[in-house]
Amino acid sequence: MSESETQSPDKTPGRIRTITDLAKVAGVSPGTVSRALSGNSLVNAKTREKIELIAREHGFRPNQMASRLRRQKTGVIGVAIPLGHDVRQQISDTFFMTLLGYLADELTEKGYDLMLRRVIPAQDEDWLDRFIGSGMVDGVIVIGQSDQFDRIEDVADGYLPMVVWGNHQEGQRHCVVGSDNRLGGKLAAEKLIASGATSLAFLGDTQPIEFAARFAGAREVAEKMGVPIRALPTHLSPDRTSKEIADHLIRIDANVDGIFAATDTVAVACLKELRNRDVEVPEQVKIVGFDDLPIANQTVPPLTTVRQDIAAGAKGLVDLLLRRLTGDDTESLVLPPHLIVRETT
Amino acid sequence: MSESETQSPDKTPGRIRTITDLAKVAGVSPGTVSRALSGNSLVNAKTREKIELIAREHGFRPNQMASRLRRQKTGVIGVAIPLGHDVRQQISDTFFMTLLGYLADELTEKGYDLMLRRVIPAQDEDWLDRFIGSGMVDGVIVIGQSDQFDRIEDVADGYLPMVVWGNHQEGQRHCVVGSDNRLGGKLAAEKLIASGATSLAFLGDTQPIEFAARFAGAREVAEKMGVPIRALPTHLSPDRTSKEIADHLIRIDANVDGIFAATDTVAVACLKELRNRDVEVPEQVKIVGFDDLPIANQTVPPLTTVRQDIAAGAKGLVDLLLRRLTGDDTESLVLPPHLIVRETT
DNA sequence: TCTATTTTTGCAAACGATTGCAATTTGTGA
DNA sequence: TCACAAATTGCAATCGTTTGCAAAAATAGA
Repeated sequence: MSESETQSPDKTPGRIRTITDLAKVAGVSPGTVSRALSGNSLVNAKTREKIELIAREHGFRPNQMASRLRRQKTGVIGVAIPLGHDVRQQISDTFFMTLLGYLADELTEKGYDLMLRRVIPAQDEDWLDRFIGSGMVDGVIVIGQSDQFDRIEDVADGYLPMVVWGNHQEGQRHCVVGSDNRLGGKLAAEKLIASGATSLAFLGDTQPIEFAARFAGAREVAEKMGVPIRALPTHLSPDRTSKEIADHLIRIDANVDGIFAATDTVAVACLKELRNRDVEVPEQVKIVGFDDLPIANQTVPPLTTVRQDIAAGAKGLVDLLLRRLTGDDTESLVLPPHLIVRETT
Repeated sequence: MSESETQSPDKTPGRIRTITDLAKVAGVSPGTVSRALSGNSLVNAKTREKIELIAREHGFRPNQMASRLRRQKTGVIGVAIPLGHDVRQQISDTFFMTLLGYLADELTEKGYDLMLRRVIPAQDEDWLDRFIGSGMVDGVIVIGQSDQFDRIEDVADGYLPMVVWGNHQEGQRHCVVGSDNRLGGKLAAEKLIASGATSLAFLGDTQPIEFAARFAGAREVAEKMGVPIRALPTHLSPDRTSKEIADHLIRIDANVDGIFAATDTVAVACLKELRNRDVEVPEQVKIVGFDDLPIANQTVPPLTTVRQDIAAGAKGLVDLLLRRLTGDDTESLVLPPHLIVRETT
């Protein structure tokens, strides 16, 4: 053996480390052991029992690396979170994290493992190709398009098993699951206006297409109803949000009586700033958020918001991906958001 | 070839799929290609350039499965989140999710991938052995001991590369990183009493050892100061918390003027219930939370709380794990929490 | 008892990359 | 120009499991 000294230090003679070791102990061939442990039916019941017993006694489990190399599939789904402009945003973003939790549940249930990778596209040109080409994953779920829409489109043509959480654009080529942000925006604006608001503002970053769509929906309704609306750019990183909102509020003062926040997080910060300035909600200013995070129900007053069904989203992502894994070229899935009326409107 | 029909359908002749394909195109041996791509110095600069060029042109990346099998290491760290009693809790638990985010950052930076697995110990006896023995990970980080303390202890003896986020017990055998919960509890109680509270209550589940330690710390201080303290068991799943807290508040009524909440999430829910009952905070009742989540700064009034340094925790977990990967039997790391005084005390 | 089947097993070739050693090429100095 | 050292490259074994095919064993049928 040419690399004998590289060998693992743990060479306890009794130790069963490979399927061949086990085969020797059981007095059969490695092939038989493999078949027995993989639940394959081509093996005598008694032989299987014996093998399983030995495996259990020695706590043996077949090496997954080897298995996966041979079978040419990994049983792992890669989940990528691209951190676009606002690097610090998503890390604490409850929405994404909750989605991730549900994804983990769904995938586990279907027998897949989840490999998480956070990428900073600005520092890593071909993060997506790298992830896909690594041979470590059977398929990829991308959480959030961020500012990577085009790169994702490029990849989508040549790589089927990929599904993306995000906004759906007419004619796009990659398969996406996400809420109908435009509709959500409409619902929000309609509610604000119906509650008596006469001048609206959208609080949030309109760069990411999800948010852009929310704003677009709201604007459509506002224009139809003859109500003015403006966008007030606001970052979503917790440390900057508050100050930016405060500045906005000072500037707009009493000119706005209906606020549509891009996310609940922004809405909560806004609520607080309004209270600091002794503005009554909803009497003087009405607010609608987006997401319906748990916190939305804990604010004072409780927040009216547009709910995204996160669990359904996760399920959709996984279902579509699994179908794509079998070769289906699936359509995108757009989920309807729902208005949850509480007490800020 | 015995399994020629099993071969990948994508057998475009020009396609470079393996290191051998690339070797053929470049007119060298596979070994040389491997060395060139792995940045190994034993290869002529010109040859390397040529190989790298071809690789780039064809978007070729070495198969990780094969590489890792051969090198006997995976470059993947497993992160397990055991979901104990309160299954639905952690999924949305901002604290754990934020920790996960930081972990992903730290690991990525050190060149490791992160494999996430959520386990329900009640349904899966030997989840930890399975994870470790899968051959898919070089090491394991367990987020939260939940009710699995003993199982983790069992495994720790035979498996070095494991680090756990949680509470440190005198004499335990597994390596843990976590806040000094007892000290945190003391800080909270001291602050409540210093602010004038004369009768304390701990709101939270005292089963998990982290929370038990927080309560124990608070009780130690309370007893020393001659202030009564009681524990009011409260679940941490968002849907149940509110109602349980409401019930508690009705029961204790005016008998308690200082509340120590097991987490900020509970504190926020509590704040809201108090407001519903028109109890003034901090005038009538003082509150201290735990964690210092972003939300703590957004409540009305802003929440006084005990901060856990999540980023430092993640860094500690990764650093210790990497040292263990090299064979070090590292000590546990206990981080000091800090009292953040805002306006609820 | 002796074929003809059906079940079980063993054999050995993959999967694709890495790496010690040996062979080859290149470069150096006399 | 030649001997010798250094730098490159090729060869082939190896990581541990899976699986098509063939051989062996068990069972059935006559």
